[in-house]
Amino acid sequence: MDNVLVKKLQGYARLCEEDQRVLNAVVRDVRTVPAHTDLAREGEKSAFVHLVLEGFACRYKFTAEGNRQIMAFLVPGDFCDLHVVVLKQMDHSIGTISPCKVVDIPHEQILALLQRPRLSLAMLCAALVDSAVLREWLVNVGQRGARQRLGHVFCELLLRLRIVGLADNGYELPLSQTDLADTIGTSSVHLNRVLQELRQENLISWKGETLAIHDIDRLMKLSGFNSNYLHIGMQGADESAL
Amino acid sequence: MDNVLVKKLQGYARLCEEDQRVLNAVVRDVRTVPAHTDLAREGEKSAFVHLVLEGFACRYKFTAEGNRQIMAFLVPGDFCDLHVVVLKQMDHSIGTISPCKVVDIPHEQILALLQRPRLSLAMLCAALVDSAVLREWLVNVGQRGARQRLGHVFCELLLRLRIVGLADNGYELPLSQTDLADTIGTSSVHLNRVLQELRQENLISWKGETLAIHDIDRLMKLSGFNSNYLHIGMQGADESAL
DNA sequence: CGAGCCCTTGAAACTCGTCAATGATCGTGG
DNA sequence: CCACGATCATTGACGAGTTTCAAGGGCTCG
Repeated sequence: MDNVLVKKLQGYARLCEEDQRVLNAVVRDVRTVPAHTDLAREGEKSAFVHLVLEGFACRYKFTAEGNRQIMAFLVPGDFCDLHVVVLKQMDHSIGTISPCKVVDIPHEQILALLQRPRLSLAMLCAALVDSAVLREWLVNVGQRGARQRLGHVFCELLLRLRIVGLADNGYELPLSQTDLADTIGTSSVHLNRVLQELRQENLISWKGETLAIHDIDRLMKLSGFNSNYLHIGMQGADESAL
Repeated sequence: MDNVLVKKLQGYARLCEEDQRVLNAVVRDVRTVPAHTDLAREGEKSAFVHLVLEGFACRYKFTAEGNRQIMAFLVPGDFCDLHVVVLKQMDHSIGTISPCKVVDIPHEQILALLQRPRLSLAMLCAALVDSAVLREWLVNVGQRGARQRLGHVFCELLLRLRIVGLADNGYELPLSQTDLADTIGTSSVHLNRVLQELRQENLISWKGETLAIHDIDRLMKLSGFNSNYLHIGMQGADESAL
């Protein structure tokens, strides 16, 4: 039974058995973290890289006025803060949204992973895709209306969660409406109204923590969603690179 | 006389003489590119990594509705598309804004640079800072009003251009108002009005291509600017890392 | 049963976008 | 040398999208 990390990284490079064994070894001391708990805080430097195995976490930052922007969702299989290996301090915070299972990985272990060419390539790809996602979010918030923005987020999560086997035509979305509002940069009041529009048009339903997408094609078209930025299914590209 | 690349990377790691020599060797065949010319296009895969030596370029993307979002400014010393070494295709485009001097660097030469530990560390840092900038832009567009957003961009460019010796209390800003509008996600009409407010409050002046910032402290405070995300002056952090 | 959190709704105010028109500047060709 | 077109900056008026304030209802959990 492969863990989500293996599942995800295999999308970027052909991992050999030993690569997979090493990855599975990293996922030993799993820790359960309650919802709404910080894994890393702006200004600090963590001794560990955090990996999410279950649940939703996020990258976020508060403005001087006290408004929160969520800058990334961290779903099972995602490294939260690979950059702490190199940078002196965090420039943003990372916190859980739902209860999570996470692994704290010491720097040396990360460096060991990077010694293996295929793993290194896969992790680099994953990091580059994270950047690509971030760019798309900027486009989303900068150029699209609230309806489109919301739909876009739903589409992206669907594809990302499918990669790790956590979605079919819907998925568990353990967010509050306020979380979503802070993601797409609207007030929670407005988010609520937009959400109801999507529901009434029979595009989605969202009860409890379960999101169902009824017409993904229409939702994608409506929100201007193009999946190319996720670089899905292009096996690591240049394997000669590293 | 050091080139801008050396100047920038020295901010991230102590480069030895040989490192600098290698970098200077990379900056050989400088090419002059007119304004408004694409260096790389969404969907393609370039054989070269592009480095800006003079002028302004940008990362951008069009939405399905034909709106443009600028996702990054590429100023002298910036690599445009290091990721093409690894990923199969571009998920966004890169184009010049003003006339530029750029270098086309073949993949092998990039890989050669990465063989040198200090250079590798410095380039990694630069890439991580690029991501940090991107995150801050998302916060900017998602959470701040147009005044703040505009001020924030002006502040950031001031600090970034100072690193490569191209700014004191102002700098050459060869952008159209439309470019700026596409950066902060407003209409050009609205941008124009906000710009005039900043001028009337004696915060800035901008004639021709020269931007002067009259009161950087007040501008930073007004726009909620905190420079920590630029990671300036923290010499590469963990030099043991790589 | 009460406290707290989240979702929902309404009304009023405001930021910002769109449309449209007028100037200003600049390079090009007649 | 001037006329022309093109690009960019500016302005006004109007409307749409969004925020804010305020209040009420439902749910969970101790």
